[in-house]
Order: sequence, then structure tokens, then C-alpha cells
Amino acid sequence: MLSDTEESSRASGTEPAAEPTAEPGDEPGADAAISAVFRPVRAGNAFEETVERLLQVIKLGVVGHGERLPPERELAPRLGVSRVTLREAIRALQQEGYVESRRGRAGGTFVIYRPPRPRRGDLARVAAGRGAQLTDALTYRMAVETGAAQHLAATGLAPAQRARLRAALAAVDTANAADYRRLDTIFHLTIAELTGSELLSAACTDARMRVTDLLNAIPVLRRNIEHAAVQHAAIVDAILARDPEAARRAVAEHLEGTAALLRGFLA
Amino acid sequence: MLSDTEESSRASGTEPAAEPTAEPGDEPGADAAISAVFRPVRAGNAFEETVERLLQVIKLGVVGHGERLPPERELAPRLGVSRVTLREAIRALQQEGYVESRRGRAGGTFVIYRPPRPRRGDLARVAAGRGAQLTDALTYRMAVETGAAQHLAATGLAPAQRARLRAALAAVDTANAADYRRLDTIFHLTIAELTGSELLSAACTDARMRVTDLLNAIPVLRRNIEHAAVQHAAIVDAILARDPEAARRAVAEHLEGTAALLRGFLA
DNA sequence: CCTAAACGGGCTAATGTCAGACCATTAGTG
DNA sequence: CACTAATGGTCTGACATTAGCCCGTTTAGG
Repeated sequence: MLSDTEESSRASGTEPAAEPTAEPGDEPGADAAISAVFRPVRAGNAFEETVERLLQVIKLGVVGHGERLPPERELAPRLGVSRVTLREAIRALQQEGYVESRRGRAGGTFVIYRPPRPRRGDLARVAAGRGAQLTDALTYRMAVETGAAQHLAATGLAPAQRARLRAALAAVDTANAADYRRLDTIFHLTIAELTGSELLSAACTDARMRVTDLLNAIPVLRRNIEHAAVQHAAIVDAILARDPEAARRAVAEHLEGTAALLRGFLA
Repeated sequence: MLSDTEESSRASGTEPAAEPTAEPGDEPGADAAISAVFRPVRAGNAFEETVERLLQVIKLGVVGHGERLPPERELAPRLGVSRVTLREAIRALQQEGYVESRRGRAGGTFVIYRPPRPRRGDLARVAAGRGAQLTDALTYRMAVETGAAQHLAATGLAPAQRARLRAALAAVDTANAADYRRLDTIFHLTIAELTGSELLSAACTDARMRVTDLLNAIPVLRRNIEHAAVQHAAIVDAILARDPEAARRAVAEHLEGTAALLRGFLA
């Protein structure tokens, strides 16, 4: 039974439980359950994972158009791969037109990608056949981002951190349409990063990565921006006021809006 | 083994924020910040990660004493490694006395490890020099487990799922001392698994893994068990009553107890 | 009793990945 | 103008990892 990792997720709407045939000696909920511990140790080979990661750095906008990636000799160890592998990944991204490398002292690998202006139908195409994955990602994102905000509000911030949070908020508010998603992402990730918890920060980054393509396929409407701005402000206020419950509620409300928007395109 | 994963986390304990030297052209919060996107794509080589994973399966008690791991030909693809690598990992665990392999039709790899009865000083020894890591793990665990319980309460359970949750609770309550930790773990992971979110489930599993060694070093006292039993019941009640707020609070309270206990041993 | 099935155990050839050294190009600096 | 520093570009030899195949052992079932 349950000999496959894939079907369990795909079929989770129908009959996710009910183990009628327990072998003798099985405690309830023992080896029949808990499949997550046997999930893959790695998502792919080093090259693929590196490409994926760099692509996310670019699409998240953590390194924006015209900006430079860290030098290879620094980036490779940070990503935990060899320079050869990193270079192969970069070469693949060059060929796809995402980055451009220049030699020499002021050289480096520069991002030349600009997110295309979303067109009608983009979202439907990106989301096609990913209903379960998307639901999963939205659930995950809700859990970790609300957790991060709540924790941050509970622990409080040093003055420099408060400034950084305010700066991230101001950057979103004054962004032009082209830079909006990018700065919105950075705002969210800044909150995660400020918690000081590497695991939580990584989880929020990962969660955001999993919805980036979808978000990038949504047109940036003024009405949405204004709505988000109010919510962003509420989040920051709650965090700075050290009100964990309010911070969590504000984030939950904010994310629920996005989630509902995305879910609407799946039906 | 596993000697190289530690450095990346150790280095971040001192100065998590405050980047006074921003290069010209940096938007606030751009490449200077958000270091999580450049975190390692993999924690070690395939062998090490596989050993680590199996060790956690054993120490978490997902596969208990005398029980069998999935057959190699099934387990290797589930873990995303080759059978050779899996076998090397199993051989390492054999030499450490965790498992035992038997050939033949009813053969397999069987867990022969029993968690040792914790002795005074074990916790201090295990926790030594891991203050930052532990804080991180506890923060992470709090976020993902409360998120899972809340989500589960919000979405509700099918009858079979309700039964499974109740069974997991009953199993903990009727456990003898030797099996207590194991069934407690399974109870917590069952909640995560029931959310149906693979990401959230994996996150809870991961979080639990990161505190297992610490928990296993705490003696199981009757007083603690009774206290936990009440809290477990409250969690299950809230979930079954579809009260998300109560579920979240109940889990938070429960985890805070454990966290406080662990933190106490770090000072 | 015999055969097939379900296991772990082991081999090989091909490919992926690594660390480290060295080369080529460019910009600043004395 | 020469030199140094900071980058990307390239090569090599060693080791890790893989897929696929076959062997040996044990048990269930005909």
C-alpha cells in the first residue's frame, strides 16, 4: 500500500486515509502513515537545482535588472556546489537570456531579465494542472509567513532593524509598476529575514518561490496595489507595536487576498 | 560524518542585521539583504544526507524497534538516490548498530535500535554549543506546527481522518514509558500529515527532526506526560470542533512548554 | 518437493561533481 | 605606463553517483 509519493498528493482529495488492512504488529499510525520522512533527499542533480535557484533569485527580483550576482568564487560555496557546476548553471541562464557575464575587474554576471508584462491567459497557462501544488504552496505560505510575522512582533526589533523594515515598506509604496512585484517580494522576505531564524526565513523564501510564477502572471492593478499598501502598513504597524496577534491577523488577511485571487483562476 | 552542515548556521549568530556599507546602486533591501536565497542547495553529499534521513526515521520512531524499512528497491527511488548509495547508508547504520539486514523473501532491513534511557547530563551534552541552532529550530517548529493545526481545524476532517487522529491520540495516552516519545512524535506528525499539504507536512517533520535528539535526552516523567496528555486532548478537541484559533493556541501552549524546558538547559 | 517471488548483495561502465590550479581580460592605482 | 586586484574562462585528475544487470538466499505457494 501507499507505495508511491506522487499519488498520495494527487489523490488527496478523494481518499487520503483509511488503512483497513494493517499487518499484524503494526501500531496505529506507525509505518503505514507518515510518508513525509521518506520524501526525496534532494530535488534533482546539482546542476538542475542550481539553475532553479538562480532562476528564482532572478524572478523573485532579489537581484534586479542590471544588478550583479555575487562573484562565482563566492557564490559557489554559498550554494554548496562546485564552481564548475555553478558555471554550467550560469551558462544555461545566459543561453536563455536571463544573465550576461563580463570579464575583468569590474566584471561579473549581471541580470538582464525583465519580467514581461503579464497578458491575458498567462495565469491560466501557468496554473494549468497545478491545482494541488498551488493549494499546497498557498497553505504552506500562509503558515510560515504568519508565523514569521507573529514571531517578529513577539520578539521585537533593534533600531536598525526597525529602520530596515520601514525602508522596505517605503520602497514598495513608492515603486513604479515595473518594480512593484520585486519590491513587494523583498518586503515580505525582509520580514522573514528579520526574525533571525534561518529555517523560518528559508521556509518563507521557499514558499514565495513557489508562487512567484503565478504572481508574476497577474497584472499589477492600481486598485490591488492600494489595497496591499494598506495591509502592508498594518503589518508593519503591528510588528513595530509588538502586537503578535495583530501582526499574524494582518499577514493572514493580506495573504488570503492573494490566495483567493489565485484560486479564482483555477476554477 | 555530517561535519560540514554546521558552519553555515554557526556563523549567523552574531550580527544578523545592519549593513552599513551599501554599494552605490543598491536599492534598500536588495542584494545586501535576503541572504536566504543563496543558501546551500544541498546539505551534503547523497550518502551523508541519506544516512541522516534514515537516522531520523529511526530516532523519530516512525519505524520502531523490530519493524522493517521499505525494501531497498522501493526506498531508493522514494529518497531520490540510487540503490548503491542507499545501501552504503544502510551499511553505515548496520555498523553503528541501528539496523540489521536479513536476506530472503521475508527479509529486509530491520530497526534494532532502542532509544537509551536518558541519563543526567545527556541534554547538556547534546545541546552544548547549539544555542543558536536550537532557538532557530524551536521558532521554526512553533510556526509550522501551529500553522498545521490551525489549517487542519479550519478545513475539517473526513470521518476516516478523524478516526486516525483519535487513534494517534489514544496511542500516546496508552503508551508505556519506552514507547512514549515515539508515539508522541507520531501524534504530532499525524496532525501535519492530515493537512494534506506535502510542504507543510515536510516542514513539520523537518522541525521535529531538529529537536529529536534534545527531546530524547529528556527523561520521560509521569508529571510531564500527564500535562502533555491534557494538552494533546485539547488540540484534538479543537481540531475536531473545527475551531482554528483554539487549535493554534493549544498547540502553541503545548510547544511552549517543551521549548521552555529545552531552553532552560541552555543557560 | 519444487518453483517463483521477494528480498539483500555485488559488479560494471557511464556520467556527474568536486577541489584546485592556471589562463585571459579589465579597471583601478601608484 | 606598469602593476596589481578582481573578475570570468578553462583544464585536469580524483572521487561520487547513477542505471542496469545478475547473483545468492529465503520463504510462500502450487
